[in-house]
Amino acid sequence: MADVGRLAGVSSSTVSFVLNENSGQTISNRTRKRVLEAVATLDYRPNRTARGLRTRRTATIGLVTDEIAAEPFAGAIILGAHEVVWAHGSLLLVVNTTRDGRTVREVIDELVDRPVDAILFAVMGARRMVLPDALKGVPSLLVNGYTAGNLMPAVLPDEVAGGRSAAQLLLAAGHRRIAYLTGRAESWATRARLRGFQAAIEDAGLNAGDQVIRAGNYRVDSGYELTRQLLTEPGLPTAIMCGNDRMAVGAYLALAEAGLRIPEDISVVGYDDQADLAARVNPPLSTVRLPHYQMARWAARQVVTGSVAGLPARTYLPCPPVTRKSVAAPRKGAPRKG
Amino acid sequence: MADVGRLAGVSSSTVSFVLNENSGQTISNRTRKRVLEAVATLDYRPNRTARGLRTRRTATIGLVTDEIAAEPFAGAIILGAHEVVWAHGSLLLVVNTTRDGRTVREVIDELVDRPVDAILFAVMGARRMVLPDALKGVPSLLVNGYTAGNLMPAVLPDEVAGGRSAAQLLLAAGHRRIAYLTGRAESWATRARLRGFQAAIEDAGLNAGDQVIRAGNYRVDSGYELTRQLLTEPGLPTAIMCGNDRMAVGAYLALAEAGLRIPEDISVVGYDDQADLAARVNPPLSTVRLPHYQMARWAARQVVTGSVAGLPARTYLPCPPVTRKSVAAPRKGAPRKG
DNA sequence: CTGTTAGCGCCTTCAG
DNA sequence: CTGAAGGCGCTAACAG
Repeated sequence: MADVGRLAGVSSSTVSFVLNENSGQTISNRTRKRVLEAVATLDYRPNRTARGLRTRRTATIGLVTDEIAAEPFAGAIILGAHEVVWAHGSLLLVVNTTRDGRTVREVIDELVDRPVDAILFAVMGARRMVLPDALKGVPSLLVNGYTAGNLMPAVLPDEVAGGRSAAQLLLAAGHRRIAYLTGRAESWATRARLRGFQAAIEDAGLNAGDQVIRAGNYRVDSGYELTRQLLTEPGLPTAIMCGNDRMAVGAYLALAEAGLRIPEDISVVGYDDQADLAARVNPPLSTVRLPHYQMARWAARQVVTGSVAGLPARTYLPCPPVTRKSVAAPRKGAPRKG
Repeated sequence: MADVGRLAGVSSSTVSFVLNENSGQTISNRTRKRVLEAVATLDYRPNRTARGLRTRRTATIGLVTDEIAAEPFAGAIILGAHEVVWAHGSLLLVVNTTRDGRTVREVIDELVDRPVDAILFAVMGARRMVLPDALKGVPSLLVNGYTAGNLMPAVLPDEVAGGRSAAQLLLAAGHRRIAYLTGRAESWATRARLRGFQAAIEDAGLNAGDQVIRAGNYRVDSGYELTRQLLTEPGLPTAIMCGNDRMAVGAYLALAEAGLRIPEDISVVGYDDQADLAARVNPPLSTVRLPHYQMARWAARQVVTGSVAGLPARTYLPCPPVTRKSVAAPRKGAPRKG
């Protein structure tokens, strides 16, 4: 920086002034031009560490995730957060946590030590989290999860409305006997989606208690097994709603084996709109999209604009239905089996 | 830090000495203990920015990815790199790039400005990369890709051996007529795997030219379509080898529709060992595992131990075969159709 | 064994 | 409109 000043024939402070336009200083156009030229010829770039030391802003946002490798949505969250943070001139320090509380605390300490300007906590399963109080002064936001006492503002998918939307995809096509193959029964999302499903059923003038509901585990195998079981029972429903797209793939497999065509013989809907899966199976799967990308963008925006202070405890983002080809009107008679 | 020194009755340098054990200084045990106590009661933690300014080491490694959201392997790479970097006391600054060269340069500049101690370039499709020379002094490593003139050491999956392993899964079971449904023809990985496939065929005393080879696109839909097409042709092979696991899922779907059982009627192998997919379909898919996690760990280790200087241009990590249930000996007669 | 001193590279009052 | 000076929090010679 001194070098730049020397080359431009000004002091280093002047260089600083032109580099940080905002500094309440006014610089003559000629000087500015000379400085900028010197910057260019020297290929000078300010050292962010030094700047951070002085300004106490590091232009760095911490993103702590759990199970980053386990879930296919981590990428969408990182991408969304990165994009808005980057547009704001900051970068993302990504750390992964196991579920173990000690690691969480260590990770947060490390982030606070840098220090980062803010912290985004991304939880992959919308679980409850307990958070160390080490993040005293650091603005923090929870993405896709919530804390016990709403200690930290959170952004979540509106899973209840999502469950409702998924059911309505089927109801609107005329289905009245729907099997809901849910995900892991313990998960927050599963319970919320189920409530949405039941609400949609009741809204349609039907009795939620009449529908068949089976608990799966969000994996392909449970969609497969549960569907096979359904096929052995009397009164096969005209449609299957799955806990997620992977379970729907399992259902596709079981249905194909049984010689049942989708959607002619039976309709299927998924959940998640998982990349490279939902849109690519045959027929393309109607589903409901999880807003990981949008949540991450939203959270990052709050954080870079410094607006986490006035945020409500929870903000819900919609899970829009996506209509593809796996839903049709139910057959008049009973579906013809294999 | 001055506060700590005051409380412990020593100077701030002494505090620094006890905090950085290594500093070539010796400290009496009594002093050390007093300092440590003061640190504890004050809950003091050194500011890494200040330390970084002084030491020119920021304990930060840049990880630049492309298409982080697009591929399911990004998580494994981030996780692997994070784990070893974290164990070494560093953190990961993750930035995403589009394919556009300008963005790449901006991203690298930003990383160099911090400065980061090293940069890991993770490419998601083993493509060639062109790299800006802005990363003058920063040790850099390429993960899952390579540069035009081997300008930067790279770690890659041994795709040729992987293709060979996948084919051998089938050959060892006795298959002699294998259809290979490849991924995108343009990709480096596709060509390498194909070479491995052909080598395995020749090694088995067969003629590679006799096998049917069709180009797909790595997505479920192409596995489905290509398999359906195969089923309309005379001389159905006894086994299908797929470009990746998603294509194998497409093959499963098409085979199930046709009433063909896996592996009784026809065997299938995938590639990637994609999480939550390969192991979960029915029957569980035999495949070959891509070593993203291992490559990331390996690369991170080189970088934190400062050993990138003496590295060969390319290091190949194995793609181990994983045997599950989708391969069996071929039927004696022609497979029985639907 | 411990304290003093001088910066790391930048920003920002305060004078001129 | 520009320059001088001080300091952000820490480390590393160098004295003592």
